[in-house]
Amino acid sequence: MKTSDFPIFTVKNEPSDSEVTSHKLMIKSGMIRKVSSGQYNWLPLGYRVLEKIKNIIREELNSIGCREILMPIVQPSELWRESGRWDKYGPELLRFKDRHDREFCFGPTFEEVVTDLIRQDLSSYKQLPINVFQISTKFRDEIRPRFGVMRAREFIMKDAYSFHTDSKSLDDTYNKYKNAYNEIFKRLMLDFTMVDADSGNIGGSESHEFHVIADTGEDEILLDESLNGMNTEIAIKKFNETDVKKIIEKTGMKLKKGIEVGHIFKLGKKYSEAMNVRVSDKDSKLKTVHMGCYGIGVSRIVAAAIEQNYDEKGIVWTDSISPFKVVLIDIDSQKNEDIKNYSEKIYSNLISKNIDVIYDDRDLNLGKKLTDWELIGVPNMLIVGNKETEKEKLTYKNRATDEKEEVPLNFLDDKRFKN
RNA sequence: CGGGGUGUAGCGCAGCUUGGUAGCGCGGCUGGUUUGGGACCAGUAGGUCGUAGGUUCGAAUCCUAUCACCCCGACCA
Repeated sequence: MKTSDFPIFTVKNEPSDSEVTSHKLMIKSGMIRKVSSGQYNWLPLGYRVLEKIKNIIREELNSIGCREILMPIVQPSELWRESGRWDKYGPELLRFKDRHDREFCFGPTFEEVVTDLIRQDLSSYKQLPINVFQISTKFRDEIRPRFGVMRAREFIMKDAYSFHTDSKSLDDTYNKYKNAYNEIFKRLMLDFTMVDADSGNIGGSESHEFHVIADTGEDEILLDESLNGMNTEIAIKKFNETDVKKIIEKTGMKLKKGIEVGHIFKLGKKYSEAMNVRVSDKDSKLKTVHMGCYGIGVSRIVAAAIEQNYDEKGIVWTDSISPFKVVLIDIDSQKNEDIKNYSEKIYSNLISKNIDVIYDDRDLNLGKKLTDWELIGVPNMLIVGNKETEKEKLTYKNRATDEKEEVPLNFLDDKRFKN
C-alpha cells in the first residue's frame, strides 16, 4: 500500500468535542469522523484496525467450531414479542414502522433472530451442539453516547450463540468460549481480566465479563492479587454488602476501572422456552434446548486498545492490530531519482515478502511524515534518504522506544515484520 | 430527563458586555528559497456568524423560539 492510494487524514488541532484520549487520537490520526452523536464513519485507517481485530476473533472462534453467519440488522417486532422483550426492553430499543405500518426494531442484540433461525431447521439432538457467530452493526439508543466509539449508539459487535441438548453440553461450550476469549484478548495484546458478572438484561444463569483495565473505564471491578475478580454488582450481592469500600476491607480485593469488551452468558432455556425450540432426544421425547450467547465489542476494543497504548506523540499500536506492521518513509524522493528508485526497490521487496507495509510516498519533509506516523502509531518505521541510498542500507526506527539505528538490507527479514 | 457549557472559514479560536455588513492561528492553493524532526518569503482562495422570527436606520453582537453538539448525573451490554 502506498499513501498515494491510501488517504491519510491526520489533523493537527485538538478536536474540541472530545475529552477522552482514545477519542481524540482516533479523530486526530484520521481513523474516524463523527456523523452525529454516537455514530461514526470509519476511514480507511480505522477500518483496517477493525478488520485486524475481526480477523483475530474469526480465527479463534473458527478454531472452537463456531461458524460465521450474517443476520439482518432490522428485525420484526413479532420475534421480540414472542420472547417477551418487545415490552421489557427499554427505550434503548429503537423501534419504527415500515410503509405497511408493521413494527420493526434496529437490532441491539440477536437472541430472537438467531433462535428463530436455528429452530427452523432443528429437529434432532444429533444436530447439536450448534455454534454460530456474526460480526455486525448493532444499534442501541443510548441515553447518553459518549467517549467516541467507546460508548456509541451504533457499533460493531461480534455476537455468538450456542445451542445444546443439555446443560452439560452448554457448560462445555461455555468453557470453550472462555478459553477462546482469553486467546483473543491475548492476541490483541491487551491488559485484560475476566470477572464474574451479572447476566442483566440478556438473562440466564451464569455470566462472565472481560474487561480491559483502563482508568477511563466506565465499569468498576474488584480484583484479587491473581487478577481474579467480579464486577461490583456481583460483589454487592455476593457479600450482601452495599458499601463497596467495606467489601474491599473484608476481602482485600482491589478496585479497578475496566472497559467491558466481552461478555459471555449461559442463557439456559430462557429464549428456547419462550420461542419453543425443541429437539427429539434419544428417548424420542421433545426437549427444550439450552443456549449460550457470547459478545465482543469490536469497535469498543479499538478505543480500549488506544487507552492502554499511547504516549505524548500519539497512538502506539500493539503489533497484532496496528493498521500496518511497518511504514516506509522516504526523504526527498520527489527530487532525487536515486532515492526514489531505491525506496521503490525496498517497497517491492517488502511486498514480495508479504509484509504489511505502507509506503509514505507523499511529497513532505521528514519531520511531517514522522509526526504523522507517530500519531498514527505504526510500530515500525523504515527511513530511506540520501544516506541510506548511497550506502544501500536502511534506518530503522521503533515507535514505542524511539530508538533509531542503521541496518542492512537483510533486516527486512527480521521477525518483527512478519505477520 | 435534570444540571452546566458550546455553536463564527476545513480544524482550533477571538469578536458579543458598550449594535455600524467579520478577524487570528493552523491547514489549502500558486510561485520562489529550503530540505535528515512540524522551515521561510510573497501572493491567493474560502464564512448567508447553527436555524427561524423579533427589536432597530442598521444585528455575529440585543430579545424570543428552536435545533445540534460536548461535559456531569441518572441509566445501560
